[in-house]
Amino acid sequence: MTATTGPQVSRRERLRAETTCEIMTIALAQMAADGPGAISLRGIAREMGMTARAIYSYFPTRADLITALITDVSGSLADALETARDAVPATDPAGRLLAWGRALRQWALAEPQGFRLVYGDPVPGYRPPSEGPAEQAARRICAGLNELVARACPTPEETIAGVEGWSAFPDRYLARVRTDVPDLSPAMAALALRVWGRMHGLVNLEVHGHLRAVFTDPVALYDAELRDLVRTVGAAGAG
Amino acid sequence: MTATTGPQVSRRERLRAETTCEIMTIALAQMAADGPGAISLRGIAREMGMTARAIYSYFPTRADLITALITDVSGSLADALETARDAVPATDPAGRLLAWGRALRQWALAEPQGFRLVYGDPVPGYRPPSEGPAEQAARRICAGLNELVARACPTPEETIAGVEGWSAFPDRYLARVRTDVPDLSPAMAALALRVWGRMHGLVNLEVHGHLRAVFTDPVALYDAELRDLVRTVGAAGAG
DNA sequence: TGTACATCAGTGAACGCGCGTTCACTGATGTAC
DNA sequence: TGTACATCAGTGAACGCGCGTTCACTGATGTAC
Repeated sequence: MTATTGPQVSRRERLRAETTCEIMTIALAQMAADGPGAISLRGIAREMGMTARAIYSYFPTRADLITALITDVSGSLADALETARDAVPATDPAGRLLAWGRALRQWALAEPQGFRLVYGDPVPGYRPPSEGPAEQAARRICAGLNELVARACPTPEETIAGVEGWSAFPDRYLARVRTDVPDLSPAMAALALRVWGRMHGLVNLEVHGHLRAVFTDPVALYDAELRDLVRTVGAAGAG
Repeated sequence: MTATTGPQVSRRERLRAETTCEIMTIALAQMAADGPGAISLRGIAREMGMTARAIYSYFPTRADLITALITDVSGSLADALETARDAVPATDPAGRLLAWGRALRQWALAEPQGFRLVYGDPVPGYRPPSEGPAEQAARRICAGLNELVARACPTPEETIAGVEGWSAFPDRYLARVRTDVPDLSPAMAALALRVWGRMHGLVNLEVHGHLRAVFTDPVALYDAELRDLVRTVGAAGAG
């Protein structure tokens, strides 16, 4: 949980930021324990040894707390992915894609509550403010993956079965994608979605505990999948 | 929602079965509308024009209702998958795997509430009775996929990267798998998990609405993924 | 350095709500003679 | 065919609970002179 503080912080400001941060951390823990619906201002206050009323000087409403949570969490995911990618030199695009995929799983397992918040069922009784607080981070993640896939693919112009052109993409998404990764072809964008799906599938199963009962070494499974995935991307257009 | 009725049904028994069925249907609709935590006996009663008390002659407790829901829903998924598979002759194992995968997506989109109930976040405040009500159906689904993958793979004995033997599988799962599909190799079992993950990934993203904003033709995307998946299975051991 | 005032984090009681569950009951439907 | 009784679906009021949110407040921390 990151607490944004300016350079000149007074004692009061620092305490305030710490308390804000503690509220958000406890909220995430509540979600981890009993699902997204279990986030409760009264419960947070109880855990902090405060009155429920006190929370209202930090977040005017339950919905505002959840908005802040989603924004913070998806930002941290985007950061983690970009950091992992940039740790591998740009001259090794396949390695960058691998690193990105591994970072996705690691982040999801380290913060399963966060993963659920971003990709799972919506929080009951919560409607995000128009456009959604996670839009910016989602865009970063999406653009990042699109670019990685495009770089890792040797023949990015060719057509992939089922996707003949940009017509299969909604206008809003199309405009965004072209801004972020100008030289992306439709086939590559579609391939990126499939790559996303493959990573998401195993990670999601593992986060929800469906893999644990069935396989003791999910790292190996996921890594085998990632390697096959990178191979698929490397061969795209030829298949 | 299936209502199990014997051959000799009295008027009373029939009405009872219908009411039971209506309760479960409304519960699923509640879940679809506001998440799994929104299943509420009072809400169901309200919708049916009954007193909340009346529900208690059908389900002794909220938890029993949810158990019934999960059992019913996962059974219907297993049925759908097996029916789709058996519509393709056993002489075409790749075709059977394709049909199974398509049926998974179709079922999930037809009953997104059910998909979430089985594979998504657990219902808050609900702990399944030991062993879990969906165990039997999960076993059917798992065995079905294992067998399909084994049949569709030309060299089922070979080793797949990262999985050297049965040691990576928990004992309980191992025993079950060997009962259901005796001639399955560890490599095939691991491959089946990866296949499951690939199908699950795109389906899950679509069910949660992450694909809709981004791609107008999810059928084509999923089908391309399935075809590549079948190709991967067909080439397993060689890679 | 000391005093007067403003800021503001947190208190504690109360509101109206929907929930699961329990109580003692009513009245219609079916069954036995 | 008619009567007496058993079954049982559903009523309606009440319980205790936790929730988000609002009210009028207190008392400690910081600031200006």
